[in-house]
Amino acid sequence: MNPETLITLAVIKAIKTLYAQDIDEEMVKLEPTNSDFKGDFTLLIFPFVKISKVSPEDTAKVIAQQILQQSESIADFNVVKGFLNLTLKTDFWLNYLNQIRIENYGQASKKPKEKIIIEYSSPNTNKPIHLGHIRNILLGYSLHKLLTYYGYDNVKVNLINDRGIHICKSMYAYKIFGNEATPDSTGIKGDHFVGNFYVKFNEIYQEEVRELIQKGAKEEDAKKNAPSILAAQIMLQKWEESDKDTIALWNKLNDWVYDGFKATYEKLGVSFDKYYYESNTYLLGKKMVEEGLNKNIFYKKPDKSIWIDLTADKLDQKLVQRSDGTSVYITQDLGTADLKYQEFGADKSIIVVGNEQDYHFKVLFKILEKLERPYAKGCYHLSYGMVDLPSGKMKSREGTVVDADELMAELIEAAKQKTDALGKTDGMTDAERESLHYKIGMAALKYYILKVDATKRMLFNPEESIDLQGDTGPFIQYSYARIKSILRQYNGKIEYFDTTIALQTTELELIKHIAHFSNIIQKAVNQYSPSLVANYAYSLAKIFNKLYAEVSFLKENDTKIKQNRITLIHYTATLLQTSMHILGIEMPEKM
RNA sequence: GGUCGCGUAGCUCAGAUGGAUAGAGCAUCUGCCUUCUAAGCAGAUGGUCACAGGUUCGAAUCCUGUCGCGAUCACCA
Repeated sequence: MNPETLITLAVIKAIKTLYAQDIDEEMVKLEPTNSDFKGDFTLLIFPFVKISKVSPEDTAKVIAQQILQQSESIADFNVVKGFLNLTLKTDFWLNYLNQIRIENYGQASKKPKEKIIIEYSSPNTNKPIHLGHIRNILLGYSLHKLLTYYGYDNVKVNLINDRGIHICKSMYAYKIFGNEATPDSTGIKGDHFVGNFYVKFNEIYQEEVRELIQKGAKEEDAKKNAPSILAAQIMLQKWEESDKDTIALWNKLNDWVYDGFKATYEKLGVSFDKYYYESNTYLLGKKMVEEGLNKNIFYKKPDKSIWIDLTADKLDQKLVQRSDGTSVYITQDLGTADLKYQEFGADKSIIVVGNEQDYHFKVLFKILEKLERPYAKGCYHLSYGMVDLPSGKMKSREGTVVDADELMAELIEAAKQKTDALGKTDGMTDAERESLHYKIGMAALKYYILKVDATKRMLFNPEESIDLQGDTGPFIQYSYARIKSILRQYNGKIEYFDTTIALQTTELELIKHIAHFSNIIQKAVNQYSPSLVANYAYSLAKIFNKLYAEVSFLKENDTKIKQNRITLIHYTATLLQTSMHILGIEMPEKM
């Protein structure tokens, strides 16, 4: 039984014995005792004062004595104001850790029945992946790892936005300036290759707009009538008409982009079980629009555009299909939602998208509800905050985005510089060295991003992200490597804890923190929050390092103490490994 | 303007369902390597939790208002 449950039950029983009252579990407010006070858990007494009708202090004392009589696991207590601090016996903690299996500690005791689908990354095919996408990708992947660890069946999917005016812009620019060049012929990674043409398009487009304005056109008209944008629009029409050459060009460019994305995903260490393409889902979306029209959920305006009125739900009127019959963003999302459900029948559908689209998803889910989709209630928008740079907001138009491939390369290079400078890689083979640099660089990046609460806007400071000290991924890796080094040199077996041994303060602190892990996992799962796991790993590593400075492991003469310490750090290493694995971070055995 | 979100140390962030004297890291300063990995440890400095009210035994946390910042309100995605 875990300590919280043990105490909670003891309190309920004590109240029953003392006051003949059955109380709800909710009333037992238990929290870890503040480090300034003696004790493991603190029971808040205020809720019981009404029952006892005496002062909080007296109530606490009476309850404490009753608990002490009932339970063999409680060693001691003290009362401060309305707080009852309870101390558990050390052998309780050691027995508890002996009972759990650390390799799967925190997992659901019964496999959850719910099936979950996670949609993340979901890029446009006109430009390479950048820092903002990285947050999305790391969150989605980590969520998958977290839910999988806990026991959920889940699938991860990527919805590629492969159609629309944006890709036509790249296609047009390629047609004009491409000269049959290819990523292979130029040595440029596919997504960057196509992205360059998108940039090129915008350059000539801006140029044309300037010229038109100089010739006296209004800005608005100039933007509409620039030759290049008109050409791109014609391409889009041709695409919708399935024009053979246009489709061929579209396929060619998209394939290059997919090659590029694939390389970036691999470097990031993430994967997908299934890809969806909006070019396949938008037609299904249009069918749903028809359905909604028939059911009078949508209505048609005289210009033939189709809308839904959500003002009764405190939202606006929303366009779901253009007057020319083509689909918009939300049309495609409707189709994708149906398709995902048809294929996976998931109870819960999590969509990882930035919070600038909060409104879009409110509308989307509301429409699904109105269309009486059985899965509507299970839809969840995991909304994360923007990533800012010290220079301000990232803007692709102003070229201030941080490219994912470049960023990873820089961080790995920085890891290499620092690691080699410390002489950590002496005696390693080139392959080992390279692997270590990669692991450290990626840990720095992933941890830096995932440690921040996903819902909050965050600042990405490139200089800070390559730090290897303090609250960083490499610090946790280092702590792990330290433990692994000891365990390699220890030639005995890792047994169980000897429960007869007295413990040092920091040892007990570490034990309590290990026991706390299952609560963290539970909470992280409930809140879809990998950052909780990241923060846990950091605090665990910190306590270990404190212990490392205080006591010896291999040099301890008392075999029982030594056995307990070795077992303890073995548990610690396992949880560090598990936590970081959930974040998608690899751990080096040496560093 | 309407709607949604945010505001905690110089900077970046933690602060479960309200709880004790609000915590870390970075930066600055002081110590600690002949001993299991110093990418470490110990310590110091640093706070009107944006502001003002309210709710109550108790508020960074809940409510109201004010100020500041951001997002969104497209026949873009």
